[in-house]
Amino acid sequence: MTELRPGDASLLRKVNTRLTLSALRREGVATLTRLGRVTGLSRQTVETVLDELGERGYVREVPPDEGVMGRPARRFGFRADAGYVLGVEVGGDAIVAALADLNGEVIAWERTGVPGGAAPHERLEAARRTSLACADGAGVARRRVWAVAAGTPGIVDRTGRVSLSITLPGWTGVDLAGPAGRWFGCTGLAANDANLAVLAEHWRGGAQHASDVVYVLAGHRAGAGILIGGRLHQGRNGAAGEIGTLRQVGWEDATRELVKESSAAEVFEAALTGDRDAVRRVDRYAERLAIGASALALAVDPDLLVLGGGHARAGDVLLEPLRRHLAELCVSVPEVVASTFGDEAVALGAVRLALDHVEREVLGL
Amino acid sequence: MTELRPGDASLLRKVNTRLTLSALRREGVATLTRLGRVTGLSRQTVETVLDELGERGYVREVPPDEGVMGRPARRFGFRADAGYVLGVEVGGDAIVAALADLNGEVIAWERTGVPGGAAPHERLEAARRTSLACADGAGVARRRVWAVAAGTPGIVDRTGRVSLSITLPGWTGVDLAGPAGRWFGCTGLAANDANLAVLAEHWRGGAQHASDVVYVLAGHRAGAGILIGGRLHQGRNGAAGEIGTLRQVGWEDATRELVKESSAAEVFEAALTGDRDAVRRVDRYAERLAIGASALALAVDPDLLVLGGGHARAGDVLLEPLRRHLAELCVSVPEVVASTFGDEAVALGAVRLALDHVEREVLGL
DNA sequence: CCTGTTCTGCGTCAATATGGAGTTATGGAG
DNA sequence: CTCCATAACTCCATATTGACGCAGAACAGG
Repeated sequence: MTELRPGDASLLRKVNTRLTLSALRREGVATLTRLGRVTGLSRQTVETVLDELGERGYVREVPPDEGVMGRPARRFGFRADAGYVLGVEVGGDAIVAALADLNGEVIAWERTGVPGGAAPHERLEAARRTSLACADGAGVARRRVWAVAAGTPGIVDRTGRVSLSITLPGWTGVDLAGPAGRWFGCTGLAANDANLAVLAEHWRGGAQHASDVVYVLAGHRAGAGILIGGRLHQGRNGAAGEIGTLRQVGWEDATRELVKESSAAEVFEAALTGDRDAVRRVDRYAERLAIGASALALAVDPDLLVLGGGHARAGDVLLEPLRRHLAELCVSVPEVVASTFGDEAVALGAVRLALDHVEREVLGL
Repeated sequence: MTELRPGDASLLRKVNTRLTLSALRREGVATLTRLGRVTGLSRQTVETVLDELGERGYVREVPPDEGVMGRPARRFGFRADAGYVLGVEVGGDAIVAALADLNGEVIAWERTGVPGGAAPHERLEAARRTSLACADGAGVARRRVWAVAAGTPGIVDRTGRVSLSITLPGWTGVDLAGPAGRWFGCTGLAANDANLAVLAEHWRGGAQHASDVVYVLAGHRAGAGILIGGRLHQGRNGAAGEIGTLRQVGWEDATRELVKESSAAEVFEAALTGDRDAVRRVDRYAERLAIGASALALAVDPDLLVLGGGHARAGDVLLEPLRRHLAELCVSVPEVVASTFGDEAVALGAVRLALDHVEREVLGL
């Protein structure tokens, strides 16, 4: 709901601080006059706000522009390097970490393989080492990381604990947010991998202009993430989108059937060359995906359906039959596109989640 | 997203007006001091706000309380009779209209039967007559009705047009919001019936403390409404929740099977007395419902699932097997309750929708 | 060194909110 | 009937915030 707190003068300052800061981040570097124009605030107000932000360390004055007419204007820039956030995918066979500054610019990636059968503590340790190596490699001291978010397959509750994992051995019950925070001595967050992927897609991918999005992650395992009104919808237990577990949907066996004797990539490759059996299998797989996807699409009626995960790389070979089957099943057929990202989607979404937390809690926006 | 407009002093006034007004409506009648205490605002501010609201006609001063110590306090009350809203269900075989004041207190009901095979213009005309009779009967002049909302089975797009109706002949393509507004010369709104029912349930029924709710309407036809974050989620085309159309779910035939040779009420009655065949049929029906409901529950992971519609009157005879089947199908099993309302649910939800519109647009909250 | 341009610094004004000092209206006790 | 306790009212002073306007400062170019 809407917050119902009395509004005094400090509320105005808060609102205008947020406004100014977001304008400054859009502009990169800007003069007071320019910020005043784009925000609709008076020059004076912008200056006061910027002074305060400067004292808090989020804004710095940069040397004036040269070679322009008139008195040189003071210029200000957002200190994106005032802090950092880290997003990490704790996957079935790899850990992917991304370190980003406060503008969300990723300045370092780090990736480590991890055995599919690794025990929870081994997987966590690998995630820890990968995350620390990511920060160290970029030359960022650990205390400068303000938030860490982790994504993993399985259901993650709102405290950041894996409450159910089917694919990873012993993973059920593992607390992920806690350790992630302790690695850097900051806030730790955790969420389901598909949920984070849809965040990434909405942030920087093909779903930027959609407000309701269903993201279907199709790979070794199938999962889904849902965005409602531009915000991640996780549900009471973080289980929103877990349609794959419904027997009638059959996502469980869909992948198994697809890759019976060869790798998924090979099947898609063969289908592309027109191999009858491969085409049939891809079509069958697309149909299985479509049943689950349509259940989500019928429930949510989204603006956009994004197909992600390893199998999304197959492109139209898979998208085309998926669209066809969806059109048969849905009353209101959404647009269907492939994910903009590859393996980075989950870590990138984790960065966004961490950034959301920092912007809300630390910058107080 | 969050609005990003510059905040000046008038924003404060707006915030505090909303705060004061909502407090006053909660309190019914209150003194300045009391309002100051509950809102956290100063007495002075509350007075200024109330003066302004008084001029606009929304607040009236009432005689002071007698027999209390100290100087009598001026008392104020919200003028719930400053305007009215009307909610109407345009159903398959009946029209139900409800007229409510600005507090949402329903002051008049009106109901008319309508043949299932009625042509669209006949149905609309019946709805018009019923709505006008409802207002006339309560002695409320038509110009005092500020908003009208209509609910109907089928998919209703955001312009208030029925974009797809399976149950009502010729109903597809009919504009409902437009005519509804013209009946009273005010704003007209329209939405799907299950969507409105979930609003009613969240407003005054059993879902008041839940923020994510799935409402399953089980009657002559099955439909669903979804509440996310306390707000109605309708989707891009208003088709959110239309899971029943998915063949694998089979809501289409579920009802047909249940009532093969007798009325639904009779089957439930028989099941209650232990009739083997009836129990089996109810169980089969519950399973069908559960498949669709679980698809929604898996997609949304709601706090609560409400069963409404005519069949909800059966109570535990239907709820118990529904719960059982849901528990088998869902990863995260929501609480399941029967709707608090009977036939009034949709009209009541329509009242809420109209009231939301009035509070947003007219009162400027 | 003058001129045109643009930004800065500062003073003024308006809207809103808060808090306190003193005043007023009422019920009840003597 | 008088006085007192009580609770609310009135009024004013003050603080915060933002908008606006004007004089002056800084710089480029001639």
